[in-house]
Formats: sequence, structure tokens, C-alpha cells
Amino acid sequence: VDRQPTIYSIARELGIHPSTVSRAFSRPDLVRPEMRERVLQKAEELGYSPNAVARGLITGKTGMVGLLIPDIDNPFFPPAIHAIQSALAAHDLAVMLINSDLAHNAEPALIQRVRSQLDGLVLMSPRTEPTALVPAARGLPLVLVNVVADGSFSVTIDSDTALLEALGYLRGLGHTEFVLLGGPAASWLAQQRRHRIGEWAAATGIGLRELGPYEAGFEDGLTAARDVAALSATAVLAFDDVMAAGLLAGLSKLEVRVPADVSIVGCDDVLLAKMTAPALTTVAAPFAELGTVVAQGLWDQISGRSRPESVRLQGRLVIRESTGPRH
Amino acid sequence: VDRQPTIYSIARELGIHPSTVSRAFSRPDLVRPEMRERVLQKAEELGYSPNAVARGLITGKTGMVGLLIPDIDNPFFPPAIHAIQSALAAHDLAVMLINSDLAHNAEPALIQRVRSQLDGLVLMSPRTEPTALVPAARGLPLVLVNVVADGSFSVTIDSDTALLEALGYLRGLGHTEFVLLGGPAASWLAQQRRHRIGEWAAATGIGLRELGPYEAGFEDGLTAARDVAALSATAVLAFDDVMAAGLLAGLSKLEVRVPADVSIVGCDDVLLAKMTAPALTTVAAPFAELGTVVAQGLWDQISGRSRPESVRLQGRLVIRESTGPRH
DNA sequence: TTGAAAGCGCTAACAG
DNA sequence: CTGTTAGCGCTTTCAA
Repeated sequence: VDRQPTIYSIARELGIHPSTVSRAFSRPDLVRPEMRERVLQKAEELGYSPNAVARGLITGKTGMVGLLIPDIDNPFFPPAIHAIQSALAAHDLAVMLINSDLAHNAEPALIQRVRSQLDGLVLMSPRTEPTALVPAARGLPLVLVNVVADGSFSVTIDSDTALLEALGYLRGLGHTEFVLLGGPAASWLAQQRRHRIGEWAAATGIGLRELGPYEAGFEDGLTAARDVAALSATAVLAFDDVMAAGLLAGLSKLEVRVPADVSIVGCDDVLLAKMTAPALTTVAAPFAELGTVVAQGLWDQISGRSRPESVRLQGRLVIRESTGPRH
Repeated sequence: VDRQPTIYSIARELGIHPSTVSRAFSRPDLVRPEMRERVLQKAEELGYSPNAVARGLITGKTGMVGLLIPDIDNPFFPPAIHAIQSALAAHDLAVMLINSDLAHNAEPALIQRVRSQLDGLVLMSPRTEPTALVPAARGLPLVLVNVVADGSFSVTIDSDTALLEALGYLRGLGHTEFVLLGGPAASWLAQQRRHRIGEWAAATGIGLRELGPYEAGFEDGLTAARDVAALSATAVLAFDDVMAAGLLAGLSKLEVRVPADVSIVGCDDVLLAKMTAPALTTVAAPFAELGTVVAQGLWDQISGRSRPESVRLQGRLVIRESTGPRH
């Protein structure tokens, strides 16, 4: 059998002490350059690379961060994962994907099982009560995404300003009757958005009908089309782009034209939003920022800096083809 | 500071030897039930759970499998990741996501950095020459997806039969002039498909024009619309659903009706395929099977069973709304 | 700057 | 069935 080489293999070959080999990799500044060079070269020759598990046992760091999500097939998550992963890579942290498959009550157990292999945890499961998860993460640096809980660092996407901008934009186009396709009742984000829009409608005296709550799948939008068409509203705000896309498809089947008859605004600006015909006007989630802020917040905790302050990120209105003047 | 409890904490409290505690968790069959019960209960009480890193150091197993992908934002990957992850979970294996961000020549280094923390590796980077990756994975159980290399276990999606079925179906609808929107030149899968379709066209004497190769993004489909419209063909085969969706959007802008004027067939059956209007007829990739086969093949290698035989999975034609009779 | 020694938390022979 | 004894491969004081 051919085991992997260790610091001992190298030390033996070079007639030096294993500690020196170790230092050549972990604290190169403590080793004379020529010596370091010899070690690195021999390592290359033997195909050695440090064993992260052994290193982790003593340092207590694994270089891995868990990312809990409920459903990777939901188009919202890939860009979020992507952004977080890139930002973490800058801190030399790898990502362990914890996909709960929408089994929310299995999540604490999932976390528990891998806790000891993680340096930190990002909780991005919008429909799970965070208080159920936080205890399972005991002692792990934690970041909550789009969810809030006392005492935990959280990063939320705050659509306030952009949502109001969207609303204003639609109003400017002459729309006076609005429909909201509400997101999941258990989603903190959905509640925020619903609340905000309700306030705005009340303040401006504009007509607003709420449909839902929906699970926010494509099918939900598809079937909601009938209800939307039955109302006299000319502008629809969907909880997310997926539902907006469903609505688009549903309305198209009913021969309702978008944006000629009805304007639609989605939320998030996932890839799909550019792929519908017409392309969706939407409130873009700041994925890149999300990634940086999450990674930074996690890193601050891991490296023992002061506990970071929770952050609210602002969305941004992206105007495409699904909105137009009222006819 | 409050360290995590260890087997020693429990052993001390219970007045027994640490090994017994260890066994209560790792080999419960070797411990008297009542004793095991006491241990488990005390563990619960102290909030103990085994340290996977320490365990991994001695067993040489981490319970983690790396999953290398080039771009999580490509709609093909989420369902693939999902399937593989679920199937691996059945073997109690977690997934480490290695997203190379399309930086193909960075991939070997990425792998190298985490090699020691992995029990196995799934290479799902269709555009990277596998021979560049296999050495970096030295000694790790390996599964190649949609790529082949001598001596490595690979799982490929073989669209042969389903593709021919699709072709036959279109021909049955009266189409006689075909266009192929080819996938990336570096993609093994794209080559296979192109080859197969070419053979079929030659054998049947049907007209076939090839466009591309394309990177297979939405934009590629969008801009290809003009070229497609300029040809007299009435049936289009796109390398994947994303490009098919782009084509759909592009043709819609040109007032070409689908399927009235042109029929379109995509490939993979990603979520997007159901979300276009009209919904895409497509050759569905067997994601669930892919997951099972990948997990099984990996597990066979990890648990030291015989090296598995490479597997070719069959796609399946899914007929939706983007195909219709020739007019 | 390098060597020596101890130990991270756990498992795996081997005894008893 | 349980205790004993060694390490897994690395980092980290402490000396030299």
C-alpha cells in the first residue's frame, strides 16, 4: 500500500526534524529561506501536501463553512450560493452544502451531524424558524440570511426603497389598481414585502388586492393568472421572479398581453428574469454584496473580532419589458 | 472559555473509560445496552457530539465528497447537484461544493487544496480536460460525469436513443429541414450529440444545417434566432434548454411563431424548460439516476469494493409545447 | 533558526 | 463487555 507522504517522510529524507517541515508550510517566516526551499522542493518531489484533517485537529479550524439551504432547485439559491462561495474563498474558506430538501424539521439534525467539521455556518433557510436552528449551531460562528433572531448576526435583503421605487414607477405609468402575489406565510422576507406594499397602498390611497400566500412556485403563478385576470388591476407585484414567470405564462395562455394589458414586477432578478418573454422588470437582490457581507461577518466572528452588526442590503429596480404604460 | 465536551468529560463523569464512551458511539454493538444508554444520556446532558475531525484523523475518512462544477448558475447543475447530494446522503456522505467559476486551469489547484479533507471526488466540469484533473485527485475515489478518461469511472448521459426518438418524432410531424445549435467545442457531450445527429441526418437523407459551436448561454440562443430564421428549416435542435429558451425569446422578437412556424427541441429538461412559453419539448436528462449511479460508484470505491464499471444513462423525450406539425 | 516533547480527540488492536 | 495502550499527522510551546 502507498500511504500519502507526511512531514515525517520529508524530514527523514532531508535529515531534519518534522517540526521544521511543519513550519515550512504553516509558518514559513520562521524558517530560513534556503531550508524552506529544500523542504518545498522535496515536498513537490514526493507529492506531499499538508493533511488538513490533522491540522484541523490541533488548530480547531477546518477551513469549512456550512451553507444550509432548503432547496437548491429554487432559482434564488444558485446566485446566492455563488456569491457567498466566492466571497468565502477570498478568506480561504470552502463551502459545505447542506441541502435540507425542504425538510425543515430535519435541519437541526443535519447541522448537528456536521457541526464539528465546520468553522462557521450560514443559515439561508427562509421558512425555518431560526430559533430552532440556532441551538443546534451552539458555539459556531453564525450568519442568518433573510431571517432575524435576537443575538444573531443577520444579513437581510431590504427591498424597501427599491420596492417603493417600483411602485412609484408603475404609478407613473398610470397604474392605479394593483395586485400583490404574496409569498409564503412563514417567510420573513415575504412578510416584510407584504407589509411595505400595504403601507404604501394605504398612504397613497391606491387600490391593492392581495392574493396568496403562495408557496411561490412557478405553478402558483400559473394558476394565479386566472384570478389576476378576473380583477380589474393592471399592475402585479409578484413575491419573486419564479412566480412572476408563472404568471406570465398563465396570462399568455389566457391571451392577456404583458405589458399591454397587465404590467408585472418580479423580485430578486434571478437568471430566469432575463429569460422570459417579455423579460421581467424586477427588484434585483444584491447578490454580490450579500456574498461579501456574509463572508465578512463570518470571518469577523471566526477570527475573533468584535461581533459584527447586522446588515440590511438594498435591492435595486431593474426595468425590462414586463412593465409599460396603462392602457 | 467553554470547550466542547469530549469522550473524556463523559468518561470522567460516569467513572468509566473513554474507550467505552467512544464505542458507545462508533460501535454501539460492542457495548452493553444499559451502559450505552447511560453514556448517551450523559452525552445529551453535556451537549456532547463526536468530533468528526478527530475521528477522521484516525479512520482516514472524513465523510465528505467534493463536487467540482464550473458554474452553479448554469441551470443544468442545480438538479444534478441536488440528485447527487441526496444520493450521497444515503451513504452518510456530505458534499463540499467546489465551484471553479469557469476558471478551468485553476481547478487542479482547487482540488489539491482540499484533497486531504475528502473521501472522494465527483468531477462535473464538462469543459475541462479530465486528464488535467485526474492527477490532482491522486488516490481519491473518483467519478467523472459527462466526460471520459481511461481508467476512471465515468457516468455519462447518453442521449442516443432519446435523441433519435426526438428526431423521429419531428420527422413524423412532417419536418424535413433541421438545424442544430451546437454546444461548446470542448464539451464531450456536445460532440457526442453533434455526431449522433449528423449520422442520423446522413442515414435518413434529411437536410441538416449546423450552427455554432456556441457557449450555450441564453444570449447565444437569442442571437442565433436571426440565423435560424434566415434558413428554411422548420425544426431546431438546441444543445441545451438554456439555448433553446434563448432561441425561443429571439424568435418571438422576430415574430416567428413556435411551434407554428418552427419547432424547437431542447436538451436536459432543466426547470427552465417548463417555464418558457411555450414550454419546451426536450430530451430529459435522468438526474435522479445520475445521482444514484454516481453515489453508488463512489461508494463502491470508498468502501473498497471492486472498481465499478462506467455507466451510460439514457435520456427520455418529453413532449411539451414547442414542437408541432410542419406547416 | 532548529530540535524536542507534548498533545488535539478519537479509534483500534489487545488484554483481561 | 470493558480497560489499556498506542498512535493518526500536525502544531506549538519551550529549549538549545
